[in-house]
Amino acid sequence: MSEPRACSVARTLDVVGERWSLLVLREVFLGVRRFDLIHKHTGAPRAVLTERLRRLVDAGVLRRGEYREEGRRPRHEYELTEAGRELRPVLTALMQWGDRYLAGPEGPPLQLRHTDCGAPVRTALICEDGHQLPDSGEGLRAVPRHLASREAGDGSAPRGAE
Amino acid sequence: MSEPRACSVARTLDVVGERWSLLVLREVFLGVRRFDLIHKHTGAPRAVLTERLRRLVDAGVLRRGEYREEGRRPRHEYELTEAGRELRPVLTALMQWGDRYLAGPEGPPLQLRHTDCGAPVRTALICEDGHQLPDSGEGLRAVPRHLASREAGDGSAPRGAE
DNA sequence: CAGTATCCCAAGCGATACTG
DNA sequence: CAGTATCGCTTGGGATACTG
Repeated sequence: MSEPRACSVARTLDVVGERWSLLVLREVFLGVRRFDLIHKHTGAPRAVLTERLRRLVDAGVLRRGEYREEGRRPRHEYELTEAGRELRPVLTALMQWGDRYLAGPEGPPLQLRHTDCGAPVRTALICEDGHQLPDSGEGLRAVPRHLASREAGDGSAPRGAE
Repeated sequence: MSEPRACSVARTLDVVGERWSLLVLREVFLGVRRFDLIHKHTGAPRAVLTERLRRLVDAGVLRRGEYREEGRRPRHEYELTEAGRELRPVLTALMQWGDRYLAGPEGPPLQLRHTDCGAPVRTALICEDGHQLPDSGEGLRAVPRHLASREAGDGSAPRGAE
């Protein structure tokens, strides 16, 4: 019955493939770590937010921390695990596309800068030999695993771009 | 009442923020352009697939083509527009994360290669001065637009990573 | 092929209210 | 604060069947 393609994209989407999950991560990347603030900044319904946070914690993307300041009630916060931090390119790629195709006349609401040099940062496709590819993915080719050991130039493999 | 944050991530998710939208795009990037095959490879319900294709066309990400081979019934196909092709980094970033954190023991189902040199391709964060940042986004800082003209080093701006 | 139509159930949304 | 609970409504999901 030709079940759906086995694919890392689909598996990743099982974890972060819903609107609120990604927006929650955006907030955490921006330094917002607490329930109420995430709720306010994303607009996610509280019940759904609870659900999503639980899922992200279960998936190992977020960790639930608890801390108490002197004499205060204990508080919770959500922080990124290493796996969570590695989702950064997903967020920057989404943001970059929105900046380019959906920004209003005032331009992008947020800019990413390299702390060291202050220059704008963007997502790029690079190959291990150091070549940079265009964002459109021209020159990119997808090879099924069982053929992956072959060298370049096999015209019968599915191509990544026309 | 503190409406949700204005953000390009959210705007992009209005277009491609649902599971099936991204999986449709994965297929088109892999060269699958027809309704039934996309249906089979993604597993999306036909009605939902119709809906998503319409939305992607409306958003200018896909274009609906029609062509007829000699003496055959006309066929439809979906192809990427320029805006659609520019979503490639989003897909590669999702795939890359899944390859790393969710691949089974057999490894990633699909590998991306540079056509010219055969080397594996990946998503990276780079700054305009040519520095490459770690995927975790360390050294990355998000600056609100109204402050974006300032130079680096303003500690009061929200930081991109702890 | 490329969709529409239908059915039924699960999940999401938005608002609001309550609890430790 | 950080959630749970509840409610009414809309949308999505999966299956299956039909049409030009």
